[in-house]
Amino acid sequence: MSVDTTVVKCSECASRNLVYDDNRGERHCGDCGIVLEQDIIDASPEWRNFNQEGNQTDRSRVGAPATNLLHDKGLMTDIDWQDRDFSGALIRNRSQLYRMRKWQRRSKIKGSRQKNLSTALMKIRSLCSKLDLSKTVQERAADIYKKALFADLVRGRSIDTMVCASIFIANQQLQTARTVDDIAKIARIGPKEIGRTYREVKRKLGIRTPLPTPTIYVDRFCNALALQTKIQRDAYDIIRRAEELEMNDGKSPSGIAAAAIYIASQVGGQPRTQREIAEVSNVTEVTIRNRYKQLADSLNIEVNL
DNA sequence: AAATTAGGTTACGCGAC
DNA sequence: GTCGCCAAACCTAATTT
Repeated sequence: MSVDTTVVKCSECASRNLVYDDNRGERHCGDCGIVLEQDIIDASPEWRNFNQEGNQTDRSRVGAPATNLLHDKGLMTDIDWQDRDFSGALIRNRSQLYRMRKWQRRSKIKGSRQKNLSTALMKIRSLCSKLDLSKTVQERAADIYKKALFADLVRGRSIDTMVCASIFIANQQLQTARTVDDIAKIARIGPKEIGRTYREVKRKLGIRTPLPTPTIYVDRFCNALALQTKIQRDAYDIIRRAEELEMNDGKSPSGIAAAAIYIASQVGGQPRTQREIAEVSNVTEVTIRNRYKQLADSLNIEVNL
């Protein structure tokens, strides 16, 4: 396995301050936080296996993959309370067994952290599935929660709030276009509290996230509006041209995305009303109007109604 | 459905309280 | 933890085209 070392500077901000994270197997920019390389660690199946049947088509490794979503990464084996081995015979060296249990206790229930972690991970799993978020996002959220927990940031805060904050930050990093409100609504937690918490976590842990761009919303909105991929491409194009003219700074990315989709849908012969787009994008019709007028104006696009 | 208008509300980081 | 800072961007709501 070889590590690709061709990437030497950030594609976004041209910084050379690249950070290699061994745990995640990825390289990201130390300045803007964008992930440049992923899956550097090779988790693919072994080239061949060595079982008795000589089965050469099954190249899988043994056992479930290691995951952040279980508090012991799914790799821990329990030691039974009985002083017997698997066949039921008494084990003679009881003191040794005692020592083994002691170590297991220490590693498993260190204070209350592991317990806290396992309940938090359950909540992350259930919330993420309700939010239609991929395994990748779940793993990242779990990772962030764990770091926050060991940095003592959960003390005096509810697990739920911290879970939401972790999920939101994971979203930002992986550009999955969910808002604090989306999460707050499903978790039934105040959005302000989540906002306050996720900001503190980011600051204390030194987590940086890529700047949000309108493009990350296009996919989701177009799907929700049942628009053809041609319309979607047109919307991307409009956003790209707007970015070249530096028109997007300070505006809400979802508003730009909504406006671009509106224009593309009208011009492309698959019209959607401002009302419909406002619905799926969580942006008002007024904002869509303002944005789309400005966009159509600057880009010389005719939108006839 | 879309446009217009007017007026109230938010988000941001940071320091002071 | 909250307040205040501030302007622009955003929102709500009513009304008109």
